[in-house]
Amino acid sequence: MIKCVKCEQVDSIMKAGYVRGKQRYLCKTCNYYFTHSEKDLSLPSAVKRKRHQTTIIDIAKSLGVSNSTVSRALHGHADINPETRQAVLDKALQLDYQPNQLAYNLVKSKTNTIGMIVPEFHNPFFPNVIIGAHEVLTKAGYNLTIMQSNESYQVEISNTKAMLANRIDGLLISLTQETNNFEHLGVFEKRGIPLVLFNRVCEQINVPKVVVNDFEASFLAVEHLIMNGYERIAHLGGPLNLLVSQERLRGYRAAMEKHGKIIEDHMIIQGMLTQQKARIYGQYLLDLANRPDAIFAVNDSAAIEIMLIAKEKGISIPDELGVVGFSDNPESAYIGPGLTTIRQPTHEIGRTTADWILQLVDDEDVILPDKKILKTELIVRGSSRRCVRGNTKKVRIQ
Amino acid sequence: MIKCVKCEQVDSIMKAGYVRGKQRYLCKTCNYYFTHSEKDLSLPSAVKRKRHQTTIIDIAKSLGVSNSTVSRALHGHADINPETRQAVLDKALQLDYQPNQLAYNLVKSKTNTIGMIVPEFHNPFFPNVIIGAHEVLTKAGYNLTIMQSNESYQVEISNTKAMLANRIDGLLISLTQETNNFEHLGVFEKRGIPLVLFNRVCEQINVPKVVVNDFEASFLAVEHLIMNGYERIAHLGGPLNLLVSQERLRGYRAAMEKHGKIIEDHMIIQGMLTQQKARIYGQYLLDLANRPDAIFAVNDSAAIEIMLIAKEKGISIPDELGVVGFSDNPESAYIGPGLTTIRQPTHEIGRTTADWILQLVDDEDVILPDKKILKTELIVRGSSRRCVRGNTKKVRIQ
DNA sequence: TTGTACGCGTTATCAG
DNA sequence: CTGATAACGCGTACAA
Repeated sequence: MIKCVKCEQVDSIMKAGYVRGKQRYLCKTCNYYFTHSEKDLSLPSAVKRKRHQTTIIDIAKSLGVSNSTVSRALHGHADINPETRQAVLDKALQLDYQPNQLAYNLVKSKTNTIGMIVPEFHNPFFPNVIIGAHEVLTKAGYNLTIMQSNESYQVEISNTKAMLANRIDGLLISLTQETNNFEHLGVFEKRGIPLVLFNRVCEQINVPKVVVNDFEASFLAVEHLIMNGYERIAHLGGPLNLLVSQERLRGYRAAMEKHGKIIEDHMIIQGMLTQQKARIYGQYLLDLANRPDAIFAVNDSAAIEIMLIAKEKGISIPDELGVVGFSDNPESAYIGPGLTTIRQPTHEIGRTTADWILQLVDDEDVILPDKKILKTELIVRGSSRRCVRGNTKKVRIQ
Repeated sequence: MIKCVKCEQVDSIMKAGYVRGKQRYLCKTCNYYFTHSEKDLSLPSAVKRKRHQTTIIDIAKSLGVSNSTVSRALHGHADINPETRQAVLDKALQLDYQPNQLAYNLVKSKTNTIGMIVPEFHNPFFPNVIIGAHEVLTKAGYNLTIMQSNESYQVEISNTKAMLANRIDGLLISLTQETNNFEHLGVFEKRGIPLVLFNRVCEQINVPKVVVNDFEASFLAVEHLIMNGYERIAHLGGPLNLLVSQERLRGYRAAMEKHGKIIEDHMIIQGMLTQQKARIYGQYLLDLANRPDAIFAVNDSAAIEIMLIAKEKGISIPDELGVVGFSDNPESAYIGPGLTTIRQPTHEIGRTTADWILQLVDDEDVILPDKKILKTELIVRGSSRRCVRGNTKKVRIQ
């Protein structure tokens, strides 16, 4: 009944399994495999689970035109008959056509998406930066994909890989405290994907960076303490492999030295300040025989923890202890007494990084400054004001 | 000079634009277009901007095998010679091969990405939900793309379109206060893309929802005020088209009625509470001839604004005015006196929505509850405690 | 065990 | 103005 497709033999045919619902045969004479499709046994289409999404081809078929015509009509390209265009547009609406961005991305090798990797989400700092960046990117028609490295170098690496695989058009990144090696960032350069660092930056890699004037801000904050009569000022700093921590420490030292204050080694503690650590370090400092009369902390959460410890110990703020933080978290304005702190222009940081990445995406040869240093503001509140009493004061830091 | 490719005519040739740097001609005799490439004018390859990224084909070529073999090797499929596999793997490393997720996505019609649309970023609520969702999704190997609708129905629609175009595998969404029409969400159902609503949900659409017990929480908060001897309790509520606002209002009413308190219409103000609005409404309430002796606000920012106004007016809290908020923002613990408020399990909300969407993505026929109602906690602080003085108290709300 | 050929949905190029 | 056709990079059914 069945004869070989090749040698037309009939006798030497044997069955050889099924292929896609069709019987498969082998001709033993010419050793040739073939299938014979007497009837399409494929199940009714109901089985087909994957929903069909209207494509450009569906429109083309139902209109009897080519897909290129549809594509042109959809994009309002020139050289197209207005009637044809309208017909396509109508049909697209009728068929509920939704362009497939994936296919577009594949062809264009572009995703219209900017990636952002942040180390943590617990302080309001990064969410606020996100707000700023989001605003600019959305306005420019870009999407923002956010990943969180959770202060882990390994997670950061896997994040960058995922970003790479997803072919983001540009990356905004703030490094983890663990990150000392930057090969994973070099890859972006190699691939021509622009990169902007912000806040947690490093010097080892040559890309634009957006930061604040950590040195000057810290300098002024400590000088402000000194002006208020504090003498023995301690510093609760962040991990020293972060440039921000280094800069803030440098500002502290410079102010102390300028005013001839002695810096005792045990009055400087650097490290990752979880709430628990802040409490441990704070207790240590305040239990010291010759305890500091002021503490400059690298962030507000730590500063507030200090204030709470002081209250528990009955140390009065600001008379017996001055406290200054960094970042101006919302709670800092409301705690009593208000926490003197340094306000960072978070939204502006976000807007600037976004603005830069867009410029780089648009034209990879654009010349951008190495670094943008945004200005902070010293917000003077009750926690550090021994001399004058009054309302919150603001000092713009150049 | 130029003759027609077809009819070999010379005289009837006219120029007809350029194609890819080449002159294009039209033969008027035979009405035939053609180009004549006397010299390739294309610029040296240096102009070619697009960098080549190693593909599976590059590996295949340099190894002299087929791309399917490479694909199989890369995915550890069965039926492949271990040596071949190793060779491919080595070559991939050597050539710094990075899989192109876009192409993969296109073929698979799947992106391994969950989308999330939130109405705003200003309160810590949504960032915290994001932390929770992010945690679960990352662990499951999914990416999270976040968009912000900025409380605008139009932006929400364009966000959902972008999500659709990007072929996310599932969507987590919290609606804007303007959203009254839900067609843009129906589309997802039609496309078989699972959806989970959280916080700002609606009843008109039949998808799983994750919320907190707003009614019970509000009821208890108001009852707590009543127990502390407050009589004339006002409510500063959110926009009434939000279910959360309705529920919180309902809780307020129920508690008032249960305890036989009169609800005066002008003591209830509903609306979008920007800081400015909170101030206006707060001033109005506190300037009333027969002003309220307590205010239950729909969020902490509004409650804190009330406290500030009261301070300015010299109204003492909690003696002359009790205040209760909602959400337990960080600042609420630190303001003096501490703000009594209702803590929402933000991380858990995020984790739950993420968990659900993953189940739905995994199996679209999985049966999930209509709604998950998470428990809140009443955090009693100084702003509402007339009777007893002491530390913060917590009440788990069932 | 491996190779061939096609499909995924678009855009761009080029020919008519 | 319109249609064919080749990419884009990968997965996989089918053939050998």
